[in-house]
Amino acid sequence: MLENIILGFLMSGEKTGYDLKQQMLKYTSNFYEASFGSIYPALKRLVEKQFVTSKDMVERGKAKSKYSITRLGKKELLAWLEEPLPSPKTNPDHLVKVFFYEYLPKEKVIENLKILKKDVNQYIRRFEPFKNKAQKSFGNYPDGFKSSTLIFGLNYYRMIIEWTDNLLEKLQK
Amino acid sequence: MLENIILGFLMSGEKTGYDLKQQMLKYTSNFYEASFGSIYPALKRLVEKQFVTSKDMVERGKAKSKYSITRLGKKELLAWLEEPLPSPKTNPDHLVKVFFYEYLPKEKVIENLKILKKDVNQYIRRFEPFKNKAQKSFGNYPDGFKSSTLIFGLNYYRMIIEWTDNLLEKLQK
DNA sequence: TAGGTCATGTAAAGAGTTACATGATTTT
DNA sequence: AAAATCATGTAACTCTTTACATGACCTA
Repeated sequence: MLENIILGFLMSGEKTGYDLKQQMLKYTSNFYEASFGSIYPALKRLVEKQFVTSKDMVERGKAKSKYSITRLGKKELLAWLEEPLPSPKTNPDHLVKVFFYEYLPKEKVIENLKILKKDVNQYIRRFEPFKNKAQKSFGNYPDGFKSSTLIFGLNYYRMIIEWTDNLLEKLQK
Repeated sequence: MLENIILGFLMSGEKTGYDLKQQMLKYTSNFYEASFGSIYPALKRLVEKQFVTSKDMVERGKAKSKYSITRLGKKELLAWLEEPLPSPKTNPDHLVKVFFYEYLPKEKVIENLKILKKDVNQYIRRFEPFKNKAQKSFGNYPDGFKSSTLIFGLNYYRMIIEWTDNLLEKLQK
């Protein structure tokens, strides 16, 4: 997974391990993020497999290793992208707890659901400014597919708010 | 995570490792499932921690180990449930690929999105019969919280269909 | 000059899956 | 008689995070 994502990011030009982390934070953090402890070893493996090449350099006094995708790496990425999409599992950790909420006192349940709502609303507020840009100018978000992942996130969070409201309503009457 | 989920399932009576797997398949498979390779070791750890007790027996010629939650285990479960809910991350693997779909030929993109739609629609059809039961009689689904996780799944899948349709529409004009 | 950011990397630990190994009972 | 299901468990492996270790440059 991570290896393929790195290949994807390298399609738009050479990057360092640090750059990759930044890009994930900026563009994919609502559905994917990796730590340095996984990024650097992944880059090493990709070099071994000849999917990327590395180039050591010093820029503004800082030692860097810039990685570029190879022909072989592009082939690999394409093969991965071509495969059918995995069925989206819901997976969110919060459901696992809610599933057992019959064992938690009602007041505590309501409290926790309200905190969740607040939390999710904060996410939405953080993403909303990007959304307009994404839909019209494609300014910050380079293309339609990338912005579609952002819109997905937004729709998802809105759905959670509705669902939480619904639960709260049922609980309070 | 798994340990707490097991404790949750044991609240409704003693169960074997095999039973637990069945329950997950039936009730939580749209957001959580574990393999035997993780369930049995988890039960062992829970016994060590004195959160559950085990009882070996032979039933219909089959050697079984039935596990029960202890007072200490119940305390542990409650403490876990009381904590604030984790912020739901979107996480679905399919977004990771769509993010890089600019590199895949348009026809292939459309093809894959259509397959995804078909796939998700099958999920919905599988869940829909449970939904009515869940909303009214609480028959199969023991309580409101458990059915709310099912409704969450359904809403989620519906959202994906809408989102996919939207993308397809944009692509085809 | 202190704190933040840029930059790379390793070691240990965690949490899980897959594959294997075994064997009885139940259904077809 | 074969295949499916019930039932338990281990070993190897994978993928990842957290914490640590190091050090330079940039900004207030």
